[in-house]
Amino acid sequence: MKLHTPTLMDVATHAGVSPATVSRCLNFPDKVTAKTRERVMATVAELGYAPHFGARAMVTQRTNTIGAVIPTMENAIFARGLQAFQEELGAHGFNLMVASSSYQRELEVQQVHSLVARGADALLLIGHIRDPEIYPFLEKQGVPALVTWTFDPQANRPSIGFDNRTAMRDMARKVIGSGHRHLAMIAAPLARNDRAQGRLLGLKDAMEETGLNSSHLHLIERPYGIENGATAFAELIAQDRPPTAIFCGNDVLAVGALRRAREMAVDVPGDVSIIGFDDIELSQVTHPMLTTVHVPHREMGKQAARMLVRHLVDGGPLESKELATELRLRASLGPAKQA
Amino acid sequence: MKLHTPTLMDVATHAGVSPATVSRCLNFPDKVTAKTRERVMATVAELGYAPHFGARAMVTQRTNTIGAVIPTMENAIFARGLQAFQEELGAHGFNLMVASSSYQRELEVQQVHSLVARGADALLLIGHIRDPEIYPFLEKQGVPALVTWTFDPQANRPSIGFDNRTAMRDMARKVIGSGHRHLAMIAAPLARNDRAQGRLLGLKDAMEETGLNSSHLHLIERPYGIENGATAFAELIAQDRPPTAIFCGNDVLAVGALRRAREMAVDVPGDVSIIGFDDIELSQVTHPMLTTVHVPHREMGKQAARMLVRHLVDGGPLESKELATELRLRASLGPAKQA
DNA sequence: GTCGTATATGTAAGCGCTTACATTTGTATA
DNA sequence: TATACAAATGTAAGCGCTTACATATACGAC
Repeated sequence: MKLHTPTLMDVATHAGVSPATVSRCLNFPDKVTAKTRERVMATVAELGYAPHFGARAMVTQRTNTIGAVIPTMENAIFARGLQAFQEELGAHGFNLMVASSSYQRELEVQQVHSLVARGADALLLIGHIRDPEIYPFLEKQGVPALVTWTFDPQANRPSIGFDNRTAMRDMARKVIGSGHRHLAMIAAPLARNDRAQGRLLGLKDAMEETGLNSSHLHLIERPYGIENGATAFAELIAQDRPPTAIFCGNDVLAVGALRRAREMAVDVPGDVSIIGFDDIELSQVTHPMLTTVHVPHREMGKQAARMLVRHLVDGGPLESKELATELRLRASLGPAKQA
Repeated sequence: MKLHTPTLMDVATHAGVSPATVSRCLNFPDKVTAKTRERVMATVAELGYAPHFGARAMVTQRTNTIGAVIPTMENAIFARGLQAFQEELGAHGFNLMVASSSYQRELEVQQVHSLVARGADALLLIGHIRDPEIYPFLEKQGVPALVTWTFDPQANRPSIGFDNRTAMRDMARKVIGSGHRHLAMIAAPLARNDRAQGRLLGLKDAMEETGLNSSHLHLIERPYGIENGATAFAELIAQDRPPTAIFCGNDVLAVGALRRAREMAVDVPGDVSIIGFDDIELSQVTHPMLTTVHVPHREMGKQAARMLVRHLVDGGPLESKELATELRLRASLGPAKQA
């Protein structure tokens, strides 16, 4: 089935030069006469030769491949960040290997091992919370890792991202400032998810600041998904004293809430305001448009790639960097309904 | 910086056995006494040893890595298909390398070379149309490729997907059956995109079948993006004799059209029906909900992974397979307005 | 105990490449 | 034209692993 794949040796023989010369043509073209180079390159093309990756990796101790373990590509925000990450890597001659953990701790450990075993030169990880075993492993393997999607001033590992907590706090201040006192939150599952936790804490921060008792916050945890946002909304609104503002852990949950509101003929923002987080495209096609926190996904991916590449190529530092978020105040947020 | 990464030899010395024994512990555990195995495995853990990928790849001529070149991850449909693809690969011990071509022919060539150079054992490609140079190259390299996202009965390369043309034809029959005679299409750019072309052809097929002159179809080409759908819609509706039904090359364009319709107070489906393609989540949160063609993205990714793995592991065949699409008739489609 | 066999372990070659070093070729200078 | 030096090319070692083959050990039957 698999024919003999051409090797560097084949090219050398064919072109009548030594293997070293072929190697030089490929890696340091100017260290070789134009004439030989042309002859060799022609042979390369003719034979359809491509250097054997493993062999090269073995001798250079480099794969020029970077791994990323993300929860899931199905969430547009990860997909978009990853796309930017890949584009930037590609521009610098690096490749991207992707694995997804489906938010499962054990699976993430497995994927990290797998990517390292596949020769990833470095890793991109999402959030700070994970099986602690991972870090010493990476250290022993000499594989640097960069955390993203979050920026935690407390964390001692380099991360590039935004501060989920203060971002949500700022949004909550705005909402409370519009007169809202009965608040609820539909959060993503909080366990082992520092982004989700940060968003909740930010909301509570703002409540406490303004004299609201944060333990009165009605909290519902639901996995990512439009349908889950819808059912959570229905639960909240069915209460005796429904909230006047519902914060959602992400836009997808918010959009679900919005849809159910329409289905139940609950007026947004007249009866209840709905607030998302992420600012994915979705949030601008709903009616009313969704108030949300804009997160610089692409910028995050791009900068993460840059820092990692610079680190691998020039030994540049891997240092934490905070990116700004912005409030996008749209029609789904209005003043609180008078009780 | 990079400390000495432990090698198999280190483990062997440390555990007081030969390198071959360590290798066997890792690859054929039952070929080794329980006692030795434990000792070796303990050393592996202690040293944080992981087999060197390149070395293994060199001797086995396998990387257990599969590459995928997709237009962009930012489109939810590719992200979703890819997620399923990756999950299935992972379940069989394979890894996924991703590269995106941004719909650019040259970039795709480059990415294919890059992935092959990185040791991809096989490739997943989107659609049939690409630089023809790619195929002989893959052949010489002995790298099998599977095309997906389309199923073309005419094509001579294995593909797993759906028939864009007949899917759109079926949808168009339905729409025409509702009395629509003035049709328009907002298509994705057609050049070098067989999916987009197929969808257009399917629409024309249905028109011809029913006695409509397909050259009367008002066609606008626009790149993927909500905003582009919106502006295209505005153009169409501003005409003297606006269409009563607008087909869109994908849901994203359709959603943009839908948004602009609301902004312009054009009633959907009262004044104009809007039809999408893909059935991404988006299409169920708009108001009115979007009529669209449901495409089995996840199934496609999953089956592609299976076929590829089976091919690599057991030498199974790489054969074309057609997956079914379904019409999802929702509120954005209504009977034609009487002129 | 001895032998034969099965099972466990060790030895060494070689996968395709890069690169330090050795050698050849080319070029400028005297 | 001879010489010195630079540039181009060749030679060979070795990266870390797997695996065919060689050797050592265990065990049961005689």
